[in-house]
Amino acid sequence: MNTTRTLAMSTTTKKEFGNSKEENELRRGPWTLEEDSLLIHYIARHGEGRWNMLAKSAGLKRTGKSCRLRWLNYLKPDIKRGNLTPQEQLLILELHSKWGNRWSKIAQHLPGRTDNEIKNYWRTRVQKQARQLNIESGSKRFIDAVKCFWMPRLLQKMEQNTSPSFDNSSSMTNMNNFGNSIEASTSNSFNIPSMSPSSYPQRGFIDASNGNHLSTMSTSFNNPSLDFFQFSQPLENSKSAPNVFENNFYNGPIQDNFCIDDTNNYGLEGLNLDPMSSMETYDFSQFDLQTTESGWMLDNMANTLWNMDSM
DNA sequence: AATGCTATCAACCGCAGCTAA
DNA sequence: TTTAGCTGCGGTTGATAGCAT
Repeated sequence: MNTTRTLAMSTTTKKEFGNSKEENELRRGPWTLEEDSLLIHYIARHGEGRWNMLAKSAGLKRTGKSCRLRWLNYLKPDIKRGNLTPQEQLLILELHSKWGNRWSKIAQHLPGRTDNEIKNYWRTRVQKQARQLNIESGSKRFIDAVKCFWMPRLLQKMEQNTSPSFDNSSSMTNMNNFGNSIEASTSNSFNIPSMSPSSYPQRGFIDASNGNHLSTMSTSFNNPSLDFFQFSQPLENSKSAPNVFENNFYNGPIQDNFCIDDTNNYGLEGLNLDPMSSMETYDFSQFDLQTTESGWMLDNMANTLWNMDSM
């Protein structure tokens, strides 16, 4: 969202507040640069809080509520703007699977991101995918789809982004605002092996006919865009090291064993972000698909969720 | 170029919880 | 204990940019 658009006052708003009588009334709608300036300078001098009094004292013809919202969602210096990184998206998916629509709680674990932003992200992008899949966004099936297709993809993107050729300019310039945890994570703790999609010798798919394991590639997965859905080795030979996916794919309640350190404020450092081990160790037999529609579901989910790339 | 449609996101609304009087 | 005011949260709306036709 660009600033000019945000700060530009709509025609209706101008009309609504144009005459002198209404100038004494509370303003609504988009904030002007002058209002922003008033709010910023007042808070710089007096601090935030006591919003109703602040609004009056600062000379703003706004409700305290409006001032608070404007400050917290837009003007506060540490607000991070721009697209959510794959790391952040992954964290949102995980925390939402744990807490549901507790946006403010989720936002507390994404420094610089607001509950409003996360809520918008969820509603406009995540729920859109659910609609395209024709499934309830909060349903177990959708969560399954997200975990089986979307999260591995995000992990792969994260891996790509940490490769030497990664162009950091595409991510937020104030990524450092993420704080120490993200800096430490990207440099040390993510433990993402360097690998290219072509390094996966074997593709796999969920064989829903027996409800269990990988077989050779089905034609429905011959889409090159589905490279994220590849495996370096058969599941039978998979490593058993605990990781985020192994722990989280319906081996029990998410809150019981998901790979985020409850004692450690849910920072990204709590996630095992090794995409290789994630894909190797997931037991697809737990994926809750109806056998009769499994082919369609897999195709549909994979294709649809792949398109989340654009998100 | 004009029009319609979709996606995005800032801002608003209603409600619930908290606190001080 | 009650009540009024404040704050924060989650759901929803509306403006607008961008894309498609």
